[in-house]
Amino acid sequence: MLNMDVLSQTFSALADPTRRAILARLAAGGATVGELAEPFDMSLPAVSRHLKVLTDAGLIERHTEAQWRRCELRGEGLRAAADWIEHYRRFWEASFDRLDAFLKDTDPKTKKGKPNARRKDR
Amino acid sequence: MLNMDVLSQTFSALADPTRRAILARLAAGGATVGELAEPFDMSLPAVSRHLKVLTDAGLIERHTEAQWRRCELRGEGLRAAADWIEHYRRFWEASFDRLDAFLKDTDPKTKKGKPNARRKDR
DNA sequence: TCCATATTTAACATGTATGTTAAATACAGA
DNA sequence: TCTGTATTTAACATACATGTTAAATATGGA
Repeated sequence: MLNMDVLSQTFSALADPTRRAILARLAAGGATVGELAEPFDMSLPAVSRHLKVLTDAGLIERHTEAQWRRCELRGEGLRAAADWIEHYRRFWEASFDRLDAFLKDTDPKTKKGKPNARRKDR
Repeated sequence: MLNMDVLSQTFSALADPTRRAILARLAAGGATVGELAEPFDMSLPAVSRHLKVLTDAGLIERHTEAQWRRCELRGEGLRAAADWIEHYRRFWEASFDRLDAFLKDTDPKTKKGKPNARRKDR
């Protein structure tokens, strides 16, 4: 998909368990195509195409070593996706307590127990 | 699809710019299907299906209000994807350090702007 | 009940994704 | 140069994704 925006291409590449497994393997160090293909019950051409998807998405790099193509993780390719998802962090980190407090604080039916100025008797 | 692992389903849902735009809109507050569809040059059934994808992925919630379906962001649905990607953080932070060192070492002008070649952006 | 509004489902078209096997390509070494 | 190993490309099959329009469903109100 050549006319795809960066985020779509990244998330799309990550949306396949085989490709995520390949990235996990590469997190432990570089590997050749054959080494990467070994654990999968899948033909070599199929793995080769997964690697092409990862390469096009900028998630791995390949350089030729004799007749092997050594693959390496390219972490930079994950940055945009990480940044995108990070913007939503507050939506899953907000504790239920905070949400609960917020609702109680804003719901007109509930008395707002905001401790205004503690009123001193005069 | 229903027999898809959670991460694949999440990343797959995020791999579409329309759906990401919908999530961005919902980050500002709940909205009905019609409201969500309005900015898109796309039929209502198409948006409805995007919402189904997001719902199935656990990224939004919908509750019926009269004849409207109000949609809300469900941040919890992003947690697993965020956790997954976070495991790789060191790989892009490390690569940034390398790039930075490389540029300082090799560029006589020592330009300050980041040389982000924006690839495949539409 | 009947109608308007909001949304989903059905039926369909089309392009993309992912797997297969067979052939092609690239390189190292005898 | 010939051969074996590593990997990719070609040709094909099939399933999924995503858009369309038309019909169906659900709710509220005259």
